[in-house]
Amino acid sequence: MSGYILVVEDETPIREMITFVLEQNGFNSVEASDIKQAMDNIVEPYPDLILLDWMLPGGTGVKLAQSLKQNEFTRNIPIIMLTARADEDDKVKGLDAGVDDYVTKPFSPKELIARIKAVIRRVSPTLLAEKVEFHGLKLDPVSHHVTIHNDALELGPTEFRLLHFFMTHTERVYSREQLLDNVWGTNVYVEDRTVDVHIRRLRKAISGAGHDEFIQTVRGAGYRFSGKVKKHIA
Amino acid sequence: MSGYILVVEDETPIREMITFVLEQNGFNSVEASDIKQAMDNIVEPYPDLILLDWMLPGGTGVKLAQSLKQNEFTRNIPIIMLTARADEDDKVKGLDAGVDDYVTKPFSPKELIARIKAVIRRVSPTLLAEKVEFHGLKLDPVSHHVTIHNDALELGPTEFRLLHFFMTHTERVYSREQLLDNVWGTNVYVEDRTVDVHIRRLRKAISGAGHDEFIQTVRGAGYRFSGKVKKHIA
DNA sequence: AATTAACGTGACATTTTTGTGACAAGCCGT
DNA sequence: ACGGCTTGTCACAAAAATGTCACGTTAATT
Repeated sequence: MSGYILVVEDETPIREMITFVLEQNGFNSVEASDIKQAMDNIVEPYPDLILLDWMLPGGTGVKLAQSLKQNEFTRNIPIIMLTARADEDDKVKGLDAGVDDYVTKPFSPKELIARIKAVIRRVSPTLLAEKVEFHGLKLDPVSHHVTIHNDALELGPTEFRLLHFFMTHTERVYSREQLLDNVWGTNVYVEDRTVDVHIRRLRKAISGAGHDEFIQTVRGAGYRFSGKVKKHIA
Repeated sequence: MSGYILVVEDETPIREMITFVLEQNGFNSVEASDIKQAMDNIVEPYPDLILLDWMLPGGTGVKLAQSLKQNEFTRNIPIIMLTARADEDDKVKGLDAGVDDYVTKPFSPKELIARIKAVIRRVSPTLLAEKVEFHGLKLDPVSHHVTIHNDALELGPTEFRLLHFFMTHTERVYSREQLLDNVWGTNVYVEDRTVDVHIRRLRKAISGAGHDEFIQTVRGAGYRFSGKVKKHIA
């Protein structure tokens, strides 16, 4: 996984245990022991997920959750609350705050990982780095291998991300700006036409040995990734 | 024995007594007085066995045992719990966590050594004979011998650990930070570029006699250890 | 058919990333 | 303390990636 998980927990041993478990399961993590540290870390690049302790010194975790969920830029970050006990009231409040799930302490590492994966799967499946296949084109986010009919493709980082995005978002037109947002990232000052060039490079790489055209140009709209184009005879 | 036993015990006199006993019986040992120190030491090279105190400050030993037993990389490390008294509940919990045996304090050195040997004897078949082989490359963690097609390789300790990690984690891209975490250990202040240099040294050693390239550079992502890359001719 | 706008494409300078040799500090056994 | 070995870091070289431009092509529109 390319991003990271923010762990907000004031009890050091628990926090370190959590991060340990996360690291061992292939997640990157950043620690925060209080609200301030947490907020300091909720900046770009935003975490993919936040593990948030219910009881935090200097303010409850729920408040933080609420404020995050009400902010335009952070509301899409999934939050899992860590509650000290199975308090039904707390759970309800937590859910009201818009958190995605909660885990009651003590919890087993297995359970924690399971919950995390469940939430991520629900929110942005592509983060879990599963292999993607589409019409003989294979992309493995883990090994960074891309093959077409068992021929390896050589792609630069940006082309790789672009292809990854397309393969997980097929049969749909994306404008150049949408592609810039999704592949380059938000808040980048790049010319629209730059997309064209990378589309070109990706096409070249894919159909270098004379393969199908996966990327279609939709005039005036953008580009679409799809298997085969039916030619329409006007 | 080539490896070592990790002793996790907060009471210094007892801990030192244990390590003394261990040394007297030919075991190497590493001490940890709390969970954090313990985790710092549960990195490669992994201990051959862990003596884990039941009662630890800042978190119970059982939690650590659980997390270790549920983690892919550490679950095979045998654990012997040290319980302060013969508490049946504790024993059950400890066994539930997957620990291999437990010794109730106070115990005689003779008893401790006996238990340790018993556990190692029981688990050692998989532990001591953990040779790794990959495409003609052979690595023996016990003898620290590395050969490629029966040609011996000369590796420094770090290169050896790096290669060991790669050979047990193939076909996957690891960032420089991940490699530092896994090979150098967590919480080390080492430059990212240091990885490059060691990659370079490892490559030099492996393909010194003109062998295949095992380590691939994945630009913008890190390094990958894999058998063979099919080059695509654009 | 002419015109215009949108897209394709090759080239290029710049920036970013990685390879590589050298070097000094630390460690270890002698 | 002395030499050999390992290791982390640096500086520079090399390579790759990236964004932009200029110009050629194509497609829609008049």
